[in-house]
Amino acid sequence: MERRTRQRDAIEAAFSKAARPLAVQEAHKLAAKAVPGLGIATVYRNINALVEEGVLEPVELPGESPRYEASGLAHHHHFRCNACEKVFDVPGCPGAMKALVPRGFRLDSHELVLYGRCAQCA
Amino acid sequence: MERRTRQRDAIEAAFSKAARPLAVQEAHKLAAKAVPGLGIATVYRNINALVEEGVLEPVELPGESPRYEASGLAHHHHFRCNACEKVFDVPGCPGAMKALVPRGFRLDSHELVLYGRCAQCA
DNA sequence: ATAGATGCAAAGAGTTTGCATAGGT
DNA sequence: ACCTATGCAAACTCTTTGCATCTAT
Repeated sequence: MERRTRQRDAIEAAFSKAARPLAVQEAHKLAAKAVPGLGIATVYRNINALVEEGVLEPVELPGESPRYEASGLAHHHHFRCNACEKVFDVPGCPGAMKALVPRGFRLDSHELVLYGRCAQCA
Repeated sequence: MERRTRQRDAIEAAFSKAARPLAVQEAHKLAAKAVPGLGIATVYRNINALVEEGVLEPVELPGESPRYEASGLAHHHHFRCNACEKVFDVPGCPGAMKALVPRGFRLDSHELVLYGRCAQCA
């Protein structure tokens, strides 16, 4: 079974406090404040374990390494700030995807990413 | 200045004939039919050169290595078949993106990816 | 003949894995 | 005391780069 370690707690806490998708490096940096010397491999292992357990979900953006956020959130999309490179959740969906699909194709899901400036950087 | 080599011609031809975004490996496989022994490094170098020249544009999908397609196409999005993993262009756009953007954020652009089965795999 | 392009192999960058040890239970 | 989780370093994968050779001009 899993053990409560300082490292694991710090990594989980980083995601809870951030309340937005975090990249592995971001999580490492945040968690290392609580646990100096925290190894990057430990962050990878714990994130992968948390994804296995269904606690976290990967958030993949085009051309970037994956970020992770709490799983089970309602259908939503993501906004990436082109200045600070942070990613934020965006509730809602434009819908009307089916109209775009070519004849004979079957639509199962979709991903939408918005790009611009966040409130702090605008 | 650039030279016309068999390799470069074969790589350009692969993109022209495909008429859809190709991954580096796909382009290599296709071009190698015309030029056996074609090195993967040559494919990378030529694709990067073609992007520099503005002939090709990268098409990045979440969590995948980049594909490339002819540049200068009208605003469109992409459909990825979950079975054969090919990517197709999809004309049109649902619009209504601005309604999703949080207050204070500035929207500059967006990317939409549809997932499902293509006509051949459906 | 000259200089850019190619192919191979080595170098990088990011992620994963093996192993001895630290540390939860 | 046991046995999982950690940290380090080596292994992997994908892409880029160095270098000798080839080849288009």
